Amino acid sequence: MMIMDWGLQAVVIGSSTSCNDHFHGGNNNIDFSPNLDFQESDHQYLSFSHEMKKEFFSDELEELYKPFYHVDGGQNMLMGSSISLIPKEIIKEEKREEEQQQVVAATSTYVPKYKKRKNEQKRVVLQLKADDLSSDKWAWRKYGQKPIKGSPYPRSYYRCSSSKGCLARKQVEQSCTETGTFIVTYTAEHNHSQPTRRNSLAGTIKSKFPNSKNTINSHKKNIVKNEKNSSPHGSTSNNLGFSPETLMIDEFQEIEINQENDHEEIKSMFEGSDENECVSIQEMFDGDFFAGLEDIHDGFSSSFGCNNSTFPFPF
DNA sequence: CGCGTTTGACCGGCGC
DNA sequence: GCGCCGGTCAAACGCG
Repeated sequence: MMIMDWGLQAVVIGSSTSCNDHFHGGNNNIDFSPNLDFQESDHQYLSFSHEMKKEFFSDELEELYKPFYHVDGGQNMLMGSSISLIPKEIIKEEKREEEQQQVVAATSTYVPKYKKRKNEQKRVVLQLKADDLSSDKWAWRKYGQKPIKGSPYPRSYYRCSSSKGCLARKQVEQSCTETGTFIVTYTAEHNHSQPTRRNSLAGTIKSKFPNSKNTINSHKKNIVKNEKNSSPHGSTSNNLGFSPETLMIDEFQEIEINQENDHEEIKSMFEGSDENECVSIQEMFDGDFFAGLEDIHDGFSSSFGCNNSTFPFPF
């Protein structure tokens, strides 16, 4: 079976429009459906149709990423999107990570203060549309954000907030070529069952809109700072000026422009999200929300801001 | 008070 | 050995 050639440490990307410049800078999906016109290329993503996924994804692979997707009524989240496989070079690296991880696990139970760095963590990489991010039912707490070299967008770091001892981590960054597409990397597995509800609304970003000018000015300052020093060394500060809230603003600006305040249209974007887990649509249309947007016309193409408990885009 | 984000500082892997 | 860079820590602060 073809899937075996890719290795079990396959990286699964969920998006019908897969593209990941971090890996190859290409946007050359090969759609397997409906005529199975398969061309293998190390530099192309291989994208499966729904039917093909069922056929090609082995139980083992499914088992691998099972901890990361939401199972709802027997249908998993990923099956809702098309799934792509990352080229062989990446798989090799992931496999090496897995091997090293196994070695570590077999030889030591010591848990250092700083977790093992590169090449020692099992990883699953997904590429998701913004609305797919809302399907993540785990509770995540953001613990850092860093600009990444070569990418205009910062990467946000999340850890599982449901269980103290849970080592599950999640990194989210926006695809630099596809607006609204996010590269989500899951590291380690949850050591507990999925929470029935996510955490409270405390610390939501909603309140951070009121003084949007300040926010933007701050971002501009950061951009200048970043231009002066293109190597934002050693800081999780958002030197590129893309804070979570600005992305959220950006996204809604787009909606506003395209849909002319068509509330129904926007509402539909959030269908399927747990209504308890995101800020209500009505809340979004309250004065504060769009009042904040009016001040913002700088063309930041940016990253998503989210507290999982309050907004459907966990970034 | 608990839980969230933000962000500067720090750690350590890795390439040269 | 050095510096770059990704990942994490933790203090400060906000919100419900």
